[in-house]
Amino acid sequence: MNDFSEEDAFEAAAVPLSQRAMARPAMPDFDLDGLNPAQREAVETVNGPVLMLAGAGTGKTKALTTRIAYLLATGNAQPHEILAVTFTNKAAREMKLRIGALIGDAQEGMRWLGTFHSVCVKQLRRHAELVGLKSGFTILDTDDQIRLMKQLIEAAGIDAKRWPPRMLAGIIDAWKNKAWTPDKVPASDSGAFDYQGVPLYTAYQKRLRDLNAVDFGDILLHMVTIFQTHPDILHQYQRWFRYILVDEYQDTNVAQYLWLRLLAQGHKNICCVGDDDQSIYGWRGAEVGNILRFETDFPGAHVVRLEENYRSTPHILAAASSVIAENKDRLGKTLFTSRTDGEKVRLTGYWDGDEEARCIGEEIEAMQRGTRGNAPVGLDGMAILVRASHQMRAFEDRFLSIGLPYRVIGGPRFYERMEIRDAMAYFRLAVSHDDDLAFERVVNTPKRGLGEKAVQTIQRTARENNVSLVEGARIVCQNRLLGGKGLKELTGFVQSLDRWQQTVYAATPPLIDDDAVLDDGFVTAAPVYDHIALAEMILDESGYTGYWQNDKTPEAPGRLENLKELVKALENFDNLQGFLEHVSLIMENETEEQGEKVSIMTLHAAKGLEFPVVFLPGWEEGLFPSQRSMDENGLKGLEEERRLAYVGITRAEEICAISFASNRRVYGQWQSQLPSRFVDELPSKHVDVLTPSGLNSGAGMVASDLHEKAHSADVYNSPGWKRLQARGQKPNAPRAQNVTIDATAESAFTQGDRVFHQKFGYGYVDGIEGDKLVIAFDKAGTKHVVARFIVSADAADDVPF
DNA sequence: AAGGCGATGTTTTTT
DNA sequence: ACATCGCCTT
Repeated sequence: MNDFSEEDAFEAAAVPLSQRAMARPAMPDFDLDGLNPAQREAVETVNGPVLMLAGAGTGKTKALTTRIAYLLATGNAQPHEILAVTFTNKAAREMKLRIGALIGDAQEGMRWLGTFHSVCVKQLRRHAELVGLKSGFTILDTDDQIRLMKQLIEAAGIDAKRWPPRMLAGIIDAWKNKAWTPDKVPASDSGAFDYQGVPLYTAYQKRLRDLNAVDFGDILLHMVTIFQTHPDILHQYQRWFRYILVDEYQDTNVAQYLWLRLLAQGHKNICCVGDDDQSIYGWRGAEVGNILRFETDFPGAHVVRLEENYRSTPHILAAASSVIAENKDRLGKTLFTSRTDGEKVRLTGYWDGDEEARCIGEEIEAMQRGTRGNAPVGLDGMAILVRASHQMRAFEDRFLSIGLPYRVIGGPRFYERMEIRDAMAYFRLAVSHDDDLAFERVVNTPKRGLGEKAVQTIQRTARENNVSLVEGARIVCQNRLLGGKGLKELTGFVQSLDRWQQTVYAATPPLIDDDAVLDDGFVTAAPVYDHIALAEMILDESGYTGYWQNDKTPEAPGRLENLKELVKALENFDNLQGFLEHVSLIMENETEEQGEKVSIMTLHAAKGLEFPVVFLPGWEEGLFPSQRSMDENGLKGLEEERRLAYVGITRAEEICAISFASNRRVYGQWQSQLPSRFVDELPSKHVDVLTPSGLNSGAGMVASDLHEKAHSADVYNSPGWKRLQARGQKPNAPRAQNVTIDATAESAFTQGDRVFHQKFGYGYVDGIEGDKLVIAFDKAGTKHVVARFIVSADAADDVPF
C-alpha cells in the first residue's frame, strides 16, 4: 500500500474480489438501520449507474458517505479504488471527515477523494508531457490569466479598451467549460471578440505551454484531451476506479461531464448525487442538462429520490415547493416531513432598504433575547441571505452602529488578496527565475522606480536573448541599459533573487520520499531548508513588509496580518515548492472567526448550509429575480433565479422571514420597487403577512390582502407605516431599549480623539451619544458607532509584523 | 514614474 | 453611490 506505481494498481485490480475481501483488515461496523428506505436503496445499489436525486435537507451527504463506507466494508473496493469528486475543498473535507467517522483510519487510503480540480491535477502531473507540459507546471490564477491576455491583445494590435481582457478571459473560460479546444470552437462562435477570439485563444494556449502553465479550465480540458487521444491511459484509469461517486452533479459543466463519462464507460459504476432544483451555477458553465439527461446517458440507470426532509418545518417546505413548482423542466420531487409544528413563513413589506435593515436587526436582537415568545436563538443560528453582495452593505452599516456582531461569508478569498498574491509571486520567483508572470508582478512592488518603460526594456532584452525576464534584467544591468535610480534598484532586485534562490537550492536534496509519489503521482526533488525563515527574509529584504507598514490606509494592518497568516500556513509544508504546488487549488476563505455572530452571505454562498432562522430580504422585481439574469438568459435565467429562491427558503429550519422594500437606492438613484413575482408564488396559507414594526398586527390579513399588498406595494397604508407616521418617527431616532451600556466604552474616548475602525478607517470623535460615538471618518463620512468597535489611532498603527 | 481626476459600469463565484 | 480604470498632469 505504500507504493502507487501504475503497475501495482493494475495488479491490485487483477486480483479477484473475493480474495481481496478476505485479505482486507476488518472494518469497524456501521449502521444501515439509521437510513430511511430511499437512502438505503441509494447505498445498497452498488453496481451500475445510480442517480441519487436528493432534495434539500434529505440526508444526501449521509447517504453518499454511507455508500462509500458500504463499498469498502463489503469488500467491493479498496479505498484507493474509489473516485469521489466534489466541487469545493470544503465539501471534500466534510466527506473525508464523515467517512472517517464511519470507517475510521481506512479513510486515509482514499487517495482519490477530492475536488474535480485536485483529482485532475493529480492525474495531469503524471501525464503532463502528453499535452506539451512538464510535470511541475504552475497553475495560474485569474489575475495572471488576465494580465497574460492583455499582453496578447496588445500584441495583436487590438484596442484593449473596446475589447477588454476580462471579456476575452470570460469567453475562453466558457469555451473551456464546454471542452472546446481552439480547433473545436464551432463556427457559430467564430465572431466572438471581434473575430479575434479563436486566434487569441490559440495564442493564449501556446503562451501557457511556453510558460509551462495551465489555468483552471485547462486542468479538466487537458485530461479530457489525454483520455480521448490515449485510450491506453483511459483504460488504465477505468480499471483503477472501480466505483465513481459525484457530489452536486447538477453543477457539472461539459468538460467535467465528459471526464466522468469517459472514466465510467467501462463498468458504469457511477453514482451521481444532485438536485436539479438547486442548480444555480449555470452562469459559470454548469449544465442542468447533465443531470436531466442522466438516464439517457446511462441506460438502465437506477434513480433514487430522497424526498424526506429532516431540516425544515412543513410551512417552510410548502413555501419552497410552491415556488419551485413554477419551473418547467424538472425531474420532479416532492419534499415531505413528519414534522407538524412550526410557524408560517413571514412576509414583510418595508418602506425602504434602511428600514428593512433596521427592523431585521431589531428582530435578530429580539430573537436572541427570546423576547418574541420563542426560545432564545443564538446569533450563529441566524443568517441573512441576499441576492447580490451589495445588498450586504445596508446590514453591515446598521449592525455596526447597533453593535450587533455579524460575519460576512464569502467575499474576497484569502489567496486572492493582493498582498498574498504579491508575496506568492516573490516565493515563485525564489523557486524559479523562469516565472515571468511573477517577475512582472513584483518587479516594481513595492515601488522601485521601475515603471512601464523599464519593464519594456527588460522584456525586449529578454526576448532578444531568448531568456527569461530575470535573466533579461541581469543583462540590462550588466549593459547599463537603464538610467541611474532604476538601474541601481534593478541590480539590487536581481541580486536578492539570486540570494533567495541559493537558499532554496543550496540544501542537499534528500531521498525521494514515498509521499511525494503518493500524493501527486510524480516525483519532486525536495530540498530541505528553513523555508519559513526564508519566506520572512524574502518579505523583509524585498521591502514588501515595510511597504505595508508605512501604508496608512485602513486596510494596511489587515494586510500585514494576512502576510503573517501566509507565513504561518507554510508550516504545513516541507518547502516553498511543495507549498506553491498545492496552494493554488486551495483558494479557501479565511478560517472562521469564533464567537456568536449572525451570518450575512449571498444565496449562492448559502447552498449546503442551514440555519434555524433565515432572513431573505430584497425580494423585489429586478433585484430578485435579477433583471440582468432575465435579460441575458430569458426564461432559463428566470428559472435559475427561482431555484435560487428555492435554495434560500430551504436553508431555514424553523423561521423563514422574507421581505421586500418599496423604495431602494439603486446605483445611487432612489427607485420605486415592486415586490418580486416569487412573493406571489408563495402559498398564502403558509404565509403570515407582517407589518414593518415586526409586531404581528397584520396577522388578521388574509390572502387577498397579501396579493393586493404585494402588487400595490402599498406599505404606506399598512398599519405599521401609519403608526410610524403618527409617531413622527425619524429614521435614525435613537432607541433607548436594546442597548447594553458599556460603561468602560464611554470613558475611553473624548471628543477630538483620533480613532480607527476596522471598516470605516480613521476618523475623529465628534461626540458621544449613549454608548455610541459619533465619528467623522476621513473617508466614510460621519457615523454612529458602538464604542467597543473603536480603537485609538495609535493602537491601530501599532501592528508589528 | 507616480499621484490625482473624470468616464465608466456595475450579479451570482469555485477551482 | 461607489469603486475601478485609464488618462492626464506634475
